[in-house]
Amino acid sequence: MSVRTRVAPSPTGDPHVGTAYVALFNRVFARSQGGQFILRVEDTDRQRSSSASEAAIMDALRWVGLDWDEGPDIGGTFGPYRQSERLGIYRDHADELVASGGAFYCFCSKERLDELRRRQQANRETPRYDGHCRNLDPGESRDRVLAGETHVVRLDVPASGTCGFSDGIRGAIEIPWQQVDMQILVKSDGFPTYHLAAVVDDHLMAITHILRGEEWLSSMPKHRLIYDRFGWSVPAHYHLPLLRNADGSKVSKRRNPTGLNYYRRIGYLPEALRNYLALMGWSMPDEREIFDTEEMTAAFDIDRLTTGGPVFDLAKLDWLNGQCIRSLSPDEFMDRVADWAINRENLAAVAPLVQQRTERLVDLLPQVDYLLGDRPVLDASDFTALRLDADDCVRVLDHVGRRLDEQDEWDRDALQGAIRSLADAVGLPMRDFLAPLFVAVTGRKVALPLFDSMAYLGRDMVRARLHSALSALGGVSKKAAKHLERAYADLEVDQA
RNA sequence: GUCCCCUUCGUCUAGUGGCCUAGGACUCCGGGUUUUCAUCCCGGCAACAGGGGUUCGAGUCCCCUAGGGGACGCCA
Repeated sequence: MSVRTRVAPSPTGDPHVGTAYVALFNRVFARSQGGQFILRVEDTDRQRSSSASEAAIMDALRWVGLDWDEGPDIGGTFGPYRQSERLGIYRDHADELVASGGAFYCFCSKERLDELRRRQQANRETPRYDGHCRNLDPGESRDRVLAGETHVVRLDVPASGTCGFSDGIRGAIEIPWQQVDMQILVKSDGFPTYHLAAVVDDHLMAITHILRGEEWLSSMPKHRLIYDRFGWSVPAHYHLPLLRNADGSKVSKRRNPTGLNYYRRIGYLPEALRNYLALMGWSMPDEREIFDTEEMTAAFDIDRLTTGGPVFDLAKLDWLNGQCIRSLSPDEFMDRVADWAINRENLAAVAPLVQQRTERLVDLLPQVDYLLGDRPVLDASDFTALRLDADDCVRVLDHVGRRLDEQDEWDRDALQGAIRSLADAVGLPMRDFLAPLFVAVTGRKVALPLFDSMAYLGRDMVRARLHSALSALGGVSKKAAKHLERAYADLEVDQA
């Protein structure tokens, strides 16, 4: 049987380095075995999924050089590859599970569930569904569902004993069933949750090896149960260590640039990024550290995966990237530079702004350098001439960051609207409110229009610049951050 | 809080009982090449979390402790 692996991102945000990391190992492993690597889009969260995000993720993955053999855009024999197009499949499987007693209908209200959770937490128990609807008469439950009553489908979980399973990296693991919740498999909107959809799809798509993040380790018992209930064989599982921030926590956008587009914009080469990611939890048998993905594939040994969570630290990536750039031929180097930013497509975004401000073509460069460069180097004095004091600058930058994280659309007008409503809520005139933001984003007192600049720079870069401006202002302590978070939550921002 | 996972230089790692007075890489520091800078070269600092076992012998196996992380959502 041919080895088949997959990466299954959820299109709910910007392309993430973690996705590229997992995709790399899945792809390399599949290729090393002569198998296939599949892209599956897990868009079962109706509220948060967007086709824009899906497109951005596919684009970014292709940029890193991690393309797929089957996927929503190119099809394949196991399609469709977008979970929202497979709803009937999940429904049928859920029905089968209910019919065989492996799952049950649940009619509990959100209120009851909240209350239950509160009580369990107060008693220092692991929050877990209490089985209320599990004891309902199956016939009666079916009638209620048929009558159109709102319901979910829950997985029936053994009351005692332990679930044993094996992880390819860590070996045998046992988790008591008591710790496992009666997971919702089908939500009240009829969409499946990850647990049902992933297992069903992995089986139907003939996935043989699942390499995924360690965060899934504790839901393994649920997945095991579903495989067993269907009588399916369980694919080999390898839980990859989680990429970490410098403080050891799971890598997050607040502390690190986690967006692939940041790396793309800054001028990291895809091959350098792949090389770096390959070093996170894996090593070449001969300990070589500079290698391309073909060499990695040729030498790949899945048993060389390690267990500790590697810190995603950019110093080594920078060095690796330098090595890659210097090893390019002069022609290749020129091509890369042209592809990077000084190309027609990028120029198209700024040219209209710049043209009006240009008398001689040389004037162009100083006008756009801050758009092309990394974060501007700032210190506290850059903010002193403003009408707001340092504390207010911090407040503005912090709140803008939070507001922007909630912002889906990323064009000039949308950004302007979002920030105007924020300024109104804070009660500051736009003029004053914008000043620190202008400095943070552009690094200057004079630059191209702010919202155009932000639109061009993109979410990841703007976030990075806000973050570094905050550091320049002395940083935000944990306590201050909490305070700011509360202050922000208390604001009544007009969401229009 | 409960459960699970993890723990070698600051960071990424090698190490699968003797080849380890623990090796490599990045960072940092020092020196050299370069009329500058960068590259490049040479050198240096720096770790087996702690405690018990098992063994002739433990970074490597077992146990305990500590620390870190993850999960505990009608998110994935």
